[in-house]
Amino acid sequence: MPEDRQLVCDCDVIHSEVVEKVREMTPANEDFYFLANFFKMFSDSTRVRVLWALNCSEMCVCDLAVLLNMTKSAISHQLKSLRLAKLVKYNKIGKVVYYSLADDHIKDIFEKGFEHINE
Amino acid sequence: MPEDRQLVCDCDVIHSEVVEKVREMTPANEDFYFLANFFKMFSDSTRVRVLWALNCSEMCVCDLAVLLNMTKSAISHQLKSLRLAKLVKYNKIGKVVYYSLADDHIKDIFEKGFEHINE
DNA sequence: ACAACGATTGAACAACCATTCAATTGAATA
DNA sequence: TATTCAATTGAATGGTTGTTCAATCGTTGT
Repeated sequence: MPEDRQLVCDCDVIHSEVVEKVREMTPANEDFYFLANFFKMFSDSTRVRVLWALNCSEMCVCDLAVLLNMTKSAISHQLKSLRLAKLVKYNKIGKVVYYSLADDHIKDIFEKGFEHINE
Repeated sequence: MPEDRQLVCDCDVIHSEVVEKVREMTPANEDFYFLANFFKMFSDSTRVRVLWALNCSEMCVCDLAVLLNMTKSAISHQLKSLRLAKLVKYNKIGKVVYYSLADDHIKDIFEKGFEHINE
């Protein structure tokens, strides 16, 4: 694809065989978009602390606000993102909404993350 | 800490025992800051595609630019972030800089991510 | 020394995002 | 039914970030 190349890159491809090989084994761009969106949920320290807390125990919005020293509103906004990403689920009992993790892989992901930063 | 509570939350703590229990088993805020910073590297689709490509094969900047259909400059900027996060390392041979993954956990993290989105 | 070329850099711009604030919803209770 | 309270919502704001563009660096070959 010489035309493509010239559109985006003003140099020769050093290893076009490598590029083609990698291109073949690469998922669709859409998959990477979803993947990035999933990891985006772990890319903010507030959200990570919420996920950690819920990994320890089911909690309501007010519990989380006190634990993390933030407003209920800020927590609720983040919980909405986590809900849309299907990382948390909720259970409303009376006026209180209890949140918990919806995905089993989250603990594994925390482990891998801490393995990296402990080096 | 009743004072703390009133500063950030205008409601009673529903389960203060739970909050205290979770607080005890929670790492320092600083750790979560680093953790979020680590996952931030996976939260952009360009960076994720770069990491995926380097997981397949060592590549130079120009290879990556052609593969991902982006400018060398954009790729180089992202590679700098990945370098600072110690996720990639490089090897300069002549004018060409070859990048490769610096962390063994990356493949595991991809796996966990794809496990989540395939549901 | 100079030209060619892969790669990096910094400034600028637009798009995105986390938090705040004020208002509102929905459920329980008096 | 009116009040209370946990939670949610939307608009506004300040800060962050990804890409572009132009200029520059560093290495090779002439």
